[in-house]
Amino acid sequence: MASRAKKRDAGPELARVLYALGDPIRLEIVRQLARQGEIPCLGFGIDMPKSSLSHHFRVLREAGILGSRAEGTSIFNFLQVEELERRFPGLLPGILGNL
Amino acid sequence: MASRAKKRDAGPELARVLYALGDPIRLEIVRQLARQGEIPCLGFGIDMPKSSLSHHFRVLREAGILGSRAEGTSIFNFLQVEELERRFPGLLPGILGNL
DNA sequence: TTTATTGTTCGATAAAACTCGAACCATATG
DNA sequence: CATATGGTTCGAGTTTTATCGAACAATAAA
Repeated sequence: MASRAKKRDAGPELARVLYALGDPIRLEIVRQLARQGEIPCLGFGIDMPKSSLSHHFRVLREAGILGSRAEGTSIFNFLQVEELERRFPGLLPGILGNL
Repeated sequence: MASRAKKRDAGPELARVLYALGDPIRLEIVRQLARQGEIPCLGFGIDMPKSSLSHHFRVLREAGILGSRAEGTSIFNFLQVEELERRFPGLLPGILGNL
């Protein structure tokens, strides 16, 4: 076996992404980002303490769904569209199409 | 408000489906069903007690992802492809394509 | 420098989910 | 009838997650 060392068990990685998206609040975050581009953490209009929001952003970032960019005192979040499309082709469109 | 009473918040329903799929074991179940059609509960080769397996099947069924058909003493599971496609167009293909 | 604004991180607590054995229920088969 | 097969359900124990307040850090503005 020569030309195969990658293509490993894709299950866990995909499961992690789906798990991260399997929450109404996090799905709402993704929904707004898909429509409005970049949004700072406290700009989603979600009524919830900062620490709770921060938790959800972390889950989404660690799953590779969100990226963030610091500007001033704000942290702008954005969907990592290209990277996700590369990792899981067709997945994101299939989800965003139902938001 | 006349012509709108449905089309409610699609978030929770979608989140439930994604949550159900956000687990390696359940994703493996879906993967096998996508390839082999109908499989009885104990036919997935997953090393786990029946009660634990039953739990995962319940999660998948209650999310509307799996259907089941009793035959003899067995219960055959299958993906509810059409129903899922109707509820969330393009979602299932986007996921199965990465399994 | 002081004061806001925008977050993160750290416990602690509460709620959910996973796992497992045991009991149970059909449907078969001997 | 007795026994095996294939699953579900229940209850308990364990592990994860979610939520929140409090403390902290960095940048901006007064």
